[in-house]
Amino acid sequence: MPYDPNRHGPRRLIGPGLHARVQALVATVPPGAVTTYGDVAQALGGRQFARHVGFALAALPSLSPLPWWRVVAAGGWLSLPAPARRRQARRLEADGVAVLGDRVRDFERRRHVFAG
DNA sequence: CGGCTGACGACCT
DNA sequence: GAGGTCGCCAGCC
Repeated sequence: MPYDPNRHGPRRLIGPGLHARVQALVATVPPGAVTTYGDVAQALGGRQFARHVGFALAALPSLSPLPWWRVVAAGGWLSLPAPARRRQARRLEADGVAVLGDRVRDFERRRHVFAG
């Protein structure tokens, strides 16, 4: 049976300004909590935008006040390339979030739930 | 204007 | 378990 992307639900377009909306959402994740690319995408209208959540964060200026380090991959894994991944882990530890290997400890408990 | 290319995730073979 | 397909934004050349 051929793969049918539409079996996962109707296409949903969320309109322009995706990056700005991603950044607005990420800004609401409090210290001590983490979220995932997929969760942010879900809050924007669909998991299919998870990839663009990553793009939006990658586009941040290096001096951005946005807490980009609180966004991790599905399952609580750190998915950044090695050098940046270490910086992310250090930032999380500064938040009081323990990182074991490449994974957030107690991920499910730390997971932030977006309102709405 | 057009092609390229990035911090993803779910499901398929 | 590894690897491919698909969704589809924004900035840069």
